[in-house]
Amino acid sequence: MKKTQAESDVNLLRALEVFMAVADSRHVTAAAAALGMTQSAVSQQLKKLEWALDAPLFNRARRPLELTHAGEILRRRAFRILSEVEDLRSELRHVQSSSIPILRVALLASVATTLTPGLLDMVRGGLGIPELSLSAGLATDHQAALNARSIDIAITSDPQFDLTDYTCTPVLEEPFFLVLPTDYDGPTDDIHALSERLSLVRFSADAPVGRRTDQHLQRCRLDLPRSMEADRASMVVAGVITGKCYAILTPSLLIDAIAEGMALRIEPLPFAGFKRSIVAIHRTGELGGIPDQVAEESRRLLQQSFERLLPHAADHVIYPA
Amino acid sequence: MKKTQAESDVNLLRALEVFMAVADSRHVTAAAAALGMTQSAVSQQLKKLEWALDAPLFNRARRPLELTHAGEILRRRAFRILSEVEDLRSELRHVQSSSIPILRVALLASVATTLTPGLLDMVRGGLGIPELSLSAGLATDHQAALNARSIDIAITSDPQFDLTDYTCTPVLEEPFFLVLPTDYDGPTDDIHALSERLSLVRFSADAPVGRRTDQHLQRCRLDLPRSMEADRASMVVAGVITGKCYAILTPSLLIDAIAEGMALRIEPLPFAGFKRSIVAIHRTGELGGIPDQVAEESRRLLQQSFERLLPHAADHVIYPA
DNA sequence: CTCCGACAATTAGAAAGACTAATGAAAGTC
DNA sequence: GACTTTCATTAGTCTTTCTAATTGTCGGAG
Repeated sequence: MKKTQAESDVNLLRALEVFMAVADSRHVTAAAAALGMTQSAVSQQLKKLEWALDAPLFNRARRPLELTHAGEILRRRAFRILSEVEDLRSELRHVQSSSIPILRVALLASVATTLTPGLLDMVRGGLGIPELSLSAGLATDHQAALNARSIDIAITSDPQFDLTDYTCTPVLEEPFFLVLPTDYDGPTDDIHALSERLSLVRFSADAPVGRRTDQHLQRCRLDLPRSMEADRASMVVAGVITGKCYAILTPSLLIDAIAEGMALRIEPLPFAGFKRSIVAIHRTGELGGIPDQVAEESRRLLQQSFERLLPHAADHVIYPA
Repeated sequence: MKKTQAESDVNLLRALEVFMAVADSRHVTAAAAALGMTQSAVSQQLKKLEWALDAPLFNRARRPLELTHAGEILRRRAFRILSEVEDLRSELRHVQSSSIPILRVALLASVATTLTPGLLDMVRGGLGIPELSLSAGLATDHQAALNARSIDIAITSDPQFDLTDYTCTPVLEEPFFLVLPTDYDGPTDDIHALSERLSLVRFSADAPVGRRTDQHLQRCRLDLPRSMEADRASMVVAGVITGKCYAILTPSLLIDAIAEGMALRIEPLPFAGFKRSIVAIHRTGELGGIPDQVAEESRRLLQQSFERLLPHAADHVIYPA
């Protein structure tokens, strides 16, 4: 067989990897260094690719290398192709060892950082599972992930979905608090009076907590002036830090956002009983005792963090048996 | 450079083409005929692919060849990959001011917390815009949000999408660093030696940074042992804090994750030039000078944070004019 | 059960590809 | 216009991938 068909005579994947490195850095030499190969090899790969595609990819006449139109197109497509390949590799890594050598846990964004070191220690130490995959995310995503079997356990909040086939272990219940700048010296027992002086930083309605808060305020017929909305706790708290805003948050949202020495005051809400629960969910009957251990360890880690960082608020959190 | 590159060097695309032919006909010989090559070559490609993926693809014990579980998975993914490549070929063939009531800004998750107070101050003070909507999120979501006009400006990273109709202002360029526990006393200039002592905490491939890192390691033919993956920086860093892991992160990812006094060491990567850029994107011609001001303020805020929290690493960040 | 035919795995050697090192030719800098 | 930086080119080495020929194995017919 002669095999004159020169087009396929190029390792396209390798060529695309090299091309992307060059497109990223806009320098052949820099790309070569990043790839751990010589400038010559990169140059040759580029040339071969251009020849195979029959189109120039860079404008060599300018020194910070410039992508041509064809180059731009290739860049977008190459990214997708390499992503697909990456997905393939990752899926096969997880499949090829299908006997739970990896435990996949989705965490409510607000507790993710707090729980990570403890869970990693537990999984590698006590449970002897070699690999752990943690993902943060909104509570709404957790349902889909559980259904798609792309996670094994979800530590999440107020599941609004069908729990048939799933087991739900309570972790804790926490009330919402008023979060104020320390230098605020007005009333804290009347939210309207408070609103005269500060404006509310809200969670946007994309996040389930934001939605819950909005609905609660609505139920209470509170139409508060708004100045800013954000979709993560640290941003909401950052708004309060400016001194001109206040927020409504729970302890777990707070510990995700605050650092030692932040100028914050935490007060009870003027309206009582507004709280949320955190639970651990897993497919019933799978994984043996692991989910319960994870839930219990999560509870312990959170309780510990609350007492250290939020001594006042910690008392109001409820831990089920 | 010694480069033990014999390991993962398979022409994956070719291997997938061959694999698909065999999967279609369920016969090695028939596939070979269809591909215009010898049965031997096909057989060798298959063997190599199975070895590279570390999973059997066919059940050889039955004569009309039968796909294994891994084989079924590969078949689906391979189809998508080859389709993407086909699309690439086909496409390339054809080649030869302040009167806004609310400003909506999407921020790369890693810089969201850092930028929030400064942007809020700027918008309410200097620009006189009454309301600000901030959202964090993955870089991939920003494109959709811009297209859907649900945000006005995106502070994001390495946009892989079509920038026609959009203006892209560079904010900064930051290299990736090695992040280690302080008590690690082994070598930091050889990633393989390092991998003997610590295991890599990765960003999962859901996050664009994770994808970028994975692809870079792949490009360099580095197949590092993995112990944990997570999808936000604070969780990755929390893994390093346990003392048994290391990570590969940029300054902006770090400042999102670290707190004062964390036991971390930050060292340059053994391979040079792996970095990412942060840019501000907005629809061309809209919003007047606001996007540039936002970009500039973002650059200033980030630079300030880097110098305060990461004095070592800060020098390596590049701020375009 | 055994033998046979069809098919797949192996081996060795040739052709092609991918890399390094060294050199030559531009572009950008002063 | 000389100097520096950066990319292209060339030659040579090593690796990969192919063909050709051979050996090994599955599965059905007698």
